[in-house]
Formats: sequence, structure tokens, C-alpha cells
Amino acid sequence: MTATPGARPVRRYDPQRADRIVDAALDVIAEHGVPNTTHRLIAAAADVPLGSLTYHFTTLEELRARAFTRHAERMAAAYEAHFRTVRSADDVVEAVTDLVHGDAGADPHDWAIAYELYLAALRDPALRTVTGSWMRRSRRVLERFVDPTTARGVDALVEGLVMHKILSTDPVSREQTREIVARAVRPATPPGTGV
Amino acid sequence: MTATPGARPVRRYDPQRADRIVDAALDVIAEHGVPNTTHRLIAAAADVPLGSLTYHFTTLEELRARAFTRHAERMAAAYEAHFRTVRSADDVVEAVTDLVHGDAGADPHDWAIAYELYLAALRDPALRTVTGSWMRRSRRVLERFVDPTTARGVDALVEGLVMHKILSTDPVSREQTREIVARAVRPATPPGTGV
DNA sequence: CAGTCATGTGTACGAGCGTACGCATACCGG
DNA sequence: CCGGTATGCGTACGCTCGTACACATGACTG
Repeated sequence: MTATPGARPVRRYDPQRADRIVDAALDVIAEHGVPNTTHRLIAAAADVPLGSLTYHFTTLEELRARAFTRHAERMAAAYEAHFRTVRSADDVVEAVTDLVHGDAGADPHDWAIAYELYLAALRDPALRTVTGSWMRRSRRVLERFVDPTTARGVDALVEGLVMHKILSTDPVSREQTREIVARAVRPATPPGTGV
Repeated sequence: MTATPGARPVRRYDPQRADRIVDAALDVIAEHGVPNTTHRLIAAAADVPLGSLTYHFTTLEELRARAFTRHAERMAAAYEAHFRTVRSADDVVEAVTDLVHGDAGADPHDWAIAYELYLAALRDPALRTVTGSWMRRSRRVLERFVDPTTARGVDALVEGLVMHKILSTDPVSREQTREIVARAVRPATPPGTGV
């Protein structure tokens, strides 16, 4: 009977601990923001002792980077999955509208982390590669349905709409969003077409 | 001979000091980000002693809020000024393109502060009023030329385009931006018009 | 089944932080 | 001309942070 006292089960052997710590770090970033993301808060969130963090990750900066990388990976995967059922350019409008209004698997929690990442990447070139590959992936998805320039525009539009949605006091209706998106998706005036 | 030593001119009587501190705070936020914006850094940037900050601003949080408020005010004013010469909806496309590509008085420095503000506002409702009134002002400017829904879309688009422009490794060309903006500005398919 | 060593844990330390506060200074109303 | 007081200044305090490190433990190899 080695596990007698009600104190602690002596949590030894925890192979996925590093993973759990990374997820906990994401939770803390989402809830408290990068400035308040400390070793101690993360440790509490992951329910591991403080020393465990410095054991698995040499520095806090490294841990943050891993967390952001994982989040970007997940977001990109969700993005791709969301567009897997889309067939025509018309469906794109609806799919993008879903995206903005949180009906595609990404909630405010996720977007908060995303914006924390953006801001961090503004000053850390290493993180720039993370945001870069994420943006490239999402653009590539859109390019299956629309031309590259339109893809860029729609991608940026989503970013802006979500940000405004989160910050705005008077929110945009789904109807409005659909109309805005439709305008962006509609192909450019093709030089020789029409007349 | 009271001002003998070459050490310091005994900088007494500095009526605009509070103002200067706020501007210094903005510089520090832009360069180092909110997490690293400390009393000591700001004091050094403003070339005032540390104690001067706590004298003029009871708390660091208050100083940050004042700085953000001033910045939002300036950005909104610049926005309005930039559109003062615009006459038709066609000019809007060019004006917005200028905005995105930094030819309208707002440089990466300014945008960095803006995004710091956005993120801070995400967690501080008090700052939400600052971002809210800023967004409202910019939208109202656009509404002089386009319908409200379009204004919302363009406003969000600018946000997203600038962010992508700052973070992206392969930048968007001015040409591309103009095309994207043009698509957003073009009025929606009017349901009952034309016939 | 015994020894090794990767893994897990608690504590301590130096640095930098926000803020408080006592003293110095010069402007200003009388 | 002189005191009162708003303003300017330097320093110190308590706290939290990231990180280091000595010790404990149990899974795995041979």
C-alpha cells in the first residue's frame, strides 16, 4: 500500500504530460493573455508542479511557441475540414459566413488565441513562420474555388470581420455578413466579359 | 550660482510633462508591446524620473488607457482627414487602397499600437468603448459614400488587409489590393433595381 | 532482480516589477 | 517679501516572475 494518504497519488509516470502542458498553456493564453501567461499559472492549469515545466521546456518562450504552433495547426486543419464539403463558389459564401459566425468549430476562445499569436508574431520573426504557413494553407483552400486575388481578399476579410465581431458593441447580423462576403467572392470584372 | 554642475539643468516647471509621458508610452507600446511596457521604460523614453509617472498617473493601467485613447483619437482624425478630399464612390477605392498601403499617414508603428489596443480591449471592457467609438467614426466616414453594410465590410476588410500585409511573408501588391477593395465597394446586387 | 538513469518534485534565488513616500524646489497669493 | 503648496525627484519595499538545482522515485535493461 504505497498510495495510502489522501494527499496525492504520487502522480508518477505521465507520458503525455508535455502535451497536456501545451494545451494548458493555450487555455491560459486564451483566458489571461500572453502578458499574464506565467509558468505558475500554466502549471496550475495543467495540475502539475512548477518544476515540471522547466523540465519539459527549457524556456517559457519555447513553450509559448509550441502552443501557438499547435493552435495554428489545429485552426488550419479545421479550416480545411470545413471546406471539404464545399463544391461550388456559391457554397463558399455560406461556408465563409459560417466561419465568421463561429459555426465552423472556432469559438471566441480560439480566435482570442489567434490574435494573441498575431501580435506576438509582429515582434517575433520565428512566429512569423507559423502565421505564414497558416495563412498560406487557408488561402490554398479558398483557391480551389476562386482566383488567387479573391482568395487573398476573402482571407483578409474573414480576419477583419471576426475581429470586428468580437470587439464591436453592435454586432453584425448573419444576413449582413453573407452580403459582405458575397461581394468579396464575386469574381472581379473580367476585362473582356459581359459586353 | 544655483545651476552650476553639468549634471542636470534641474528641469523644473514642465507643464506639458503629462502629455509627453503619454506620447512616450505610445512609443514604448509600439516598440516593445504591452507586456514590456513598464514604468521604467516609459520614464526613460520620456526622459523623466520614475517618480514622475506615479505622480501624474495613479496607476500604469490608467496611463495605458490614456495612451490608447489618444491614439484612437488621432487615428480616427487621420481617417476622417484622409477622406475629406474624396468625392465619388470611385475615389473611395483609391483612398482605401492608400490607407492599406500606408500612404495615408498611418505607418506600421501606428498599426502596431492599434493591434495592441484591440487585444487589450478584448479583455478590458473599458477599452472596448475606445475601440467602439473609433470603429463607429470610421464607418460613418465611409457611409458618406456607400451604404451601411458596404461600409462595415470595407472597414473590416481594411483591418484584415493591413494585418495580413504586416504579417505576410509575400506581400500583396498595390494592384491586387485595389482590385480586392473595388470588389468590396461595388454595391450589392440590388434586388429590385434596374427593371 | 539489481543498478541506472530518465523522469518527477519542491524549494530557493536573483532580477525586475508597480507603487509608496519623504524630501527638495520654485511658483504664487497675501 | 514670505510662507504655503503644487510639483518634481530619488530611493526603498514587498511581490512575483523565470529559472536553477538538489533530491526522490520507479520503469527498464541486462
